[in-house]
Amino acid sequence: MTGLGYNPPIRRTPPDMNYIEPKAHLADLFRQAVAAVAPDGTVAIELDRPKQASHGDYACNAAMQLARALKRNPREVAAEIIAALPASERVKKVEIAGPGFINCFLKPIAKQCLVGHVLAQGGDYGRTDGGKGEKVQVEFVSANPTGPLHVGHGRGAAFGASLANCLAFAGHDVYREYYVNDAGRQMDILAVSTWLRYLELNGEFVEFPGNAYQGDYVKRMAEGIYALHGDRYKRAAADVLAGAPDRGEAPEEHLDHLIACAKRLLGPDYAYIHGYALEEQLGDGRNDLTEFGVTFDHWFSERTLHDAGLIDRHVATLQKHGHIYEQDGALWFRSTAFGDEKDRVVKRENGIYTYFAADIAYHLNKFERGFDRVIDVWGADHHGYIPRVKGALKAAGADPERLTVALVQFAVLWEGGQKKSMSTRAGQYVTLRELRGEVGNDACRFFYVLRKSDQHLDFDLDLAKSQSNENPVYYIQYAHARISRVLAAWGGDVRDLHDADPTLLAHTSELALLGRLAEFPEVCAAAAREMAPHLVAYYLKDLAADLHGLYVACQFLVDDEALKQARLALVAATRQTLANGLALLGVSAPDQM
RNA sequence: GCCCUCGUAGCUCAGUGGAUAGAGCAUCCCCCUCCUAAGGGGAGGGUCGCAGGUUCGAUUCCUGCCGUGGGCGCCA
Repeated sequence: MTGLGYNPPIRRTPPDMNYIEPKAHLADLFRQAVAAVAPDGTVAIELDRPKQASHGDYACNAAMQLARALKRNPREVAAEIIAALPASERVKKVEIAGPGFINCFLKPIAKQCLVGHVLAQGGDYGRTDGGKGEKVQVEFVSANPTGPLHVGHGRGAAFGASLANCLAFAGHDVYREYYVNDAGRQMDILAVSTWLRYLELNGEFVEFPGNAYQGDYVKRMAEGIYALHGDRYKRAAADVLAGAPDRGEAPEEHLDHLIACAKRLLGPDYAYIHGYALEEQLGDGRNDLTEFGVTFDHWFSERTLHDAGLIDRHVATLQKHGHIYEQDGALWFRSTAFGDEKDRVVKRENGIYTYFAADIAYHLNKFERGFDRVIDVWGADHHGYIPRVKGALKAAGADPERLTVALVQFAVLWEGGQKKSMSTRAGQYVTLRELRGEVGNDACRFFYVLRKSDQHLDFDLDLAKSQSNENPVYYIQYAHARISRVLAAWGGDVRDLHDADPTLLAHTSELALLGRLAEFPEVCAAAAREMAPHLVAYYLKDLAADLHGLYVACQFLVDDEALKQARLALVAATRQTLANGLALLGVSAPDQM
């Protein structure tokens, strides 16, 4: 094919270079045909991509669906539908197959013109508007700021962030929020843990409770306070322990006693210790998440609910509507009236609101802030909590259907073939920061969402540490890097490729890649609709495989200038799509590896 | 006991009311004179937990059973 036999390609003007989404186009044709064949029949037009290439590009099952209503042979109905199909320049042929499928074969041009479309869309390729600007709040992570984030939180972070990205890409107006539990007993325990360590630095030794926070970060906070304020918060150990219940027999009461003593002995200074610990841990978590590529529009403080009287107000509202009753000195929400298994306390005998009461106020507040829809990303262990929250929303006159809870199963850590026990208070766990350090942010983000969120995730540390190069994320990133290297070797401007003639793309591998690229918007929309960002991850693996296949099958930098332009345009469009998908998952798209 | 989840190849997991159920890893074989072999091609490997039901059609939906994991606090 060189020398005398070489003929320069003739640049033809294609019939219509404007990209029309093939599926939408076919659906439109079928709607018209079905309306003609069965004016009374209501049947949803479904077009699937057949697994086998011999079954065409799209298959329609409308005939089989209609056959029942019309009480006729599906293949006969199919024949009539085909006869009624309006002509289209983009359809090569349609045929009846099997029990009554209508298989559609597109003309190559219908797929080829996608290349220019992708390049023109750029970072917006894959974006859809099905969300119609609906205001959606996604609340995720929301870990207690009582210590470093661990690998379980990491999964919620990666999932929530990717989900939020997918929703935004699908046309929703997304608001990312972190609920800060800064008002409860756990924070008091952290404050006291810090203070006890601080007392040790001052020579006052109170035996450190086994159920207080054990981690070294607590000691570091104590050192920080000591460095700033010396012995200002020092109190006598004997005073702290005076009258304390036995720590062995009643550890929780013992701890509560210490908390009460700290508040009494420190007076207004207790708020400083509490605040210091809170800010340190919150800052640490924020830092950690930011490095992980996870950011929030707002960090919502639980304490503001108490301070602003929102809990009082919302509980009073429930009370006014007769959903609250008093028993044993406590206030109960009658959640059994809304499908819960038992009623729940909202205000304890000691006058303190429960976490649940704060959560009622928080969720009602979300709707008051004008969100059309609220998504909570929770650990799967909270599933029993859903009925009472939805019940409370209903009782307060809000629509529980507007709250969706996405449950994320725990990531269980394995090392040396053994499950690693995780205890936050004992300080025995692998932190998110450690995990990121071991396997890198990209592999972390990708690995976390490679599984359906409601599926248990076995995180094998040994595998992640020793064989991180086998992680599928590299396979995808490599595809991106390969394209970048080719384009760099070419040395031209990608913008000049927009006008390349895509009709030259006729190789099997090229057509396969074109078909895959066309799926991207639907995949993104499905990921948002089904709250399943793993669909994007799996799609990217398939897309990368198609690219690698083409890479081996076809040389891109060929002598034929027009063909070279066409192929470079195709791979540039592929690179764009890979980058768009990786961005949704918070994974980088490197130009070289 | 009740509620939820999952059960698909040796392992880890995708997937779908449709035609011959897929990928990675593992095993075996092959491919760099060539834009990065972190790549590609091929082989073997399955009663889609079991039993009913709905349907023209069920691995997919429903029910029951068995098994896995989790949850059932005046903790957060």
